[in-house]
Amino acid sequence: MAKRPPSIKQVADAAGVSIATVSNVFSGKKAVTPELAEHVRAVAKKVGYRVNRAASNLRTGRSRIITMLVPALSDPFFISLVTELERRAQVDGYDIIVANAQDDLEVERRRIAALLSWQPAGMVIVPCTDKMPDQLLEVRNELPIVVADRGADAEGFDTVRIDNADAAGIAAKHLVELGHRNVLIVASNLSLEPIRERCRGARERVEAAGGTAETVEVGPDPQKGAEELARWLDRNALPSAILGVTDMTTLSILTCLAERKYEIGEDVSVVGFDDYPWMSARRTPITAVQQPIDEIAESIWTTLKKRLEGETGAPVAEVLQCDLKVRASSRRISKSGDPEGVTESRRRA
Amino acid sequence: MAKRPPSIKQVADAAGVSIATVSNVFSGKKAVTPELAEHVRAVAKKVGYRVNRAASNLRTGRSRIITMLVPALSDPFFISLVTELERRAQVDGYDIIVANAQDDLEVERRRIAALLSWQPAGMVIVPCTDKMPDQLLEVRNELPIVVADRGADAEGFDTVRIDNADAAGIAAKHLVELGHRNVLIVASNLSLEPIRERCRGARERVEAAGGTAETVEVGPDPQKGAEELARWLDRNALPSAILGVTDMTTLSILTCLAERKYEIGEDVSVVGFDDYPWMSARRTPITAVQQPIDEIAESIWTTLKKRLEGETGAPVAEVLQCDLKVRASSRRISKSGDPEGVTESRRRA
DNA sequence: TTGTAAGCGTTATCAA
DNA sequence: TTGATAACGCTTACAA
Repeated sequence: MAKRPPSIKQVADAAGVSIATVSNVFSGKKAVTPELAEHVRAVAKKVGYRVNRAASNLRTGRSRIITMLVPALSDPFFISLVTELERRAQVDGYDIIVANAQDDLEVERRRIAALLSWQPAGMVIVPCTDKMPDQLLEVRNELPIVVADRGADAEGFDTVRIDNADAAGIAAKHLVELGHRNVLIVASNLSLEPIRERCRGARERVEAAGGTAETVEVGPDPQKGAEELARWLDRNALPSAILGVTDMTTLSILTCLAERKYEIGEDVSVVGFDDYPWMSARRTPITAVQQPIDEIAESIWTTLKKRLEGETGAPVAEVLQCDLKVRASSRRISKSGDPEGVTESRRRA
Repeated sequence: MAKRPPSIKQVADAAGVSIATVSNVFSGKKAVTPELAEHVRAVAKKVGYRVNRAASNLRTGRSRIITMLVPALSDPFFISLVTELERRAQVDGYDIIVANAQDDLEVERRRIAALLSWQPAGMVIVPCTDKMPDQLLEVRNELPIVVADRGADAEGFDTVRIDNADAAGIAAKHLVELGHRNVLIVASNLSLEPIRERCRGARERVEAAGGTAETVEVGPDPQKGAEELARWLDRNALPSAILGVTDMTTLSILTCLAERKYEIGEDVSVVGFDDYPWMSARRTPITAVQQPIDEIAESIWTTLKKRLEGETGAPVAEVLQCDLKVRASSRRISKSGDPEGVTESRRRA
């Protein structure tokens, strides 16, 4: 079981060529006579040869590895990001190694150390907090790093994020247009700048229309969030609309309202964040802010790729716009029960 | 940017010791005087040294890498599996590299080749189809492999799966007990043996009670699945109960029923597969078969670990039992609208 | 306890 | 076009 797999040398011996030739056949860096190459390939296949990346990486000093660190793998948004990024990286011949910081600064620190020891060609990180981990400040000129989704503190790094204030703002504008003046904003974690921005963007829209918007912080876990929200509702009157500013808080809202048997769209309008199949798999599908995951992944990858190809220059700070997908969960305050523009989607510049 | 990071040699020089000492400090394999070790560590930190795994792996011929291949990262079930497995592996000092076969045999083949080139210590695979990939047959005595969730063809490999016929059987039994005799079984992909087993298990239960159970195959995509199911419903009368045998088909069912404005639990009872937060975040929470993800991950990991530690012996074929989480979506056929045992959970042996 | 040196599998240089 | 050889950073006998 511990036996080493066949090496380039075994192939060379069995094929009666030098190891250099075998290497050239597999790396394709130097021309090899087609028949010889074919012969080598056949022999390699027979002995079960596979190139050893550890050895290649060591020799070249380069690896085609991109490491990625996300705060939580339980969050579908990050999963989508990983999936989309992996697909693009693969096309360009890179492999992605993902680590999970479990929303914990100490785990984050350890995982970064582990990821760096892969000698990755580049790194994509969604930090746990607003603060960039120190380790990354130290390696920032050893390898390209793209900070995604967050990064209030990522001065000098390439960043890709959405226009958070605007994203929640369009949701709030939609509610205001439907006549809502009393909106509850449900946030996961207010210590994160993007979340604060979303809350601010929404609140300002509501207040600009003469309404009131309160914010409640319920944490990232859907079940606990539902309980927290329930406690808030115990102490306060039901608002006419509730806005969740993350996918997980949207779930918290739905869980809580379901337990209380409220009729969504009827008793209270709901707007969620991120758009997943389960949001529309209901009698009253949920109006939601859609993050352009594809664009986000594309932007991260092209940014990283440019740096991998040696492009220097000032850090880029990409900011992407979100859409609102209007469905039946948000209705005119009149409570006529008449759904408005059920499948209309607002495309933004 | 292409500069090599500091090596063990730079640390040795800067600290005035030999490279062997530096190595021993970091590997901890051989004792080093505490003060010296501390000094080396300090110097290493100052020069920004990180151990190069490529070099270690090459030298030792061992890597603490477990590679994992799943058919789709869009499926929450596999995500949960990855997450749980990663946590356990990490505790034992292993890193997990995940690849996505995108439900495509050709991609699967390529990804396996890529994964093997990491020279992993072990491998966990959920094959795309019932057939074990040839490459794995070839390397089966080079490294331990655990086949998870599927593996009808995995003769001679360690396998971990659930009792599929029973899992769907308990769901069907529950429906039968509620008086349902006309059940529609919604399957993703009948070319997979575990799915066929689930259908069989459910069908047999219904038929044993003198009922009829038809099966419809709708594919793994929730949206397309909903459309496929809609076509079936166009041609057939609404059954009294619908059973989804995967998480994705459950979503298809809910999407389709929502579009037709059916009242779940009222017009038709629904039992889903796998248990996710969105299943209970609704007015009528969904009764569902719960796969014991924790036990599955635990079983995979302990099986793999034993092999990593050199344990030989006959392949193990672990089969785990599922629970049924009864909620309001499944009701007595009388249509009294009276929910039964809303939060009762049946624990199985 | 610490140091010296060989070698892991690969790529890159240089010579044939 | 092909081959011999050195070197990448690390671990591990073995020597000091």
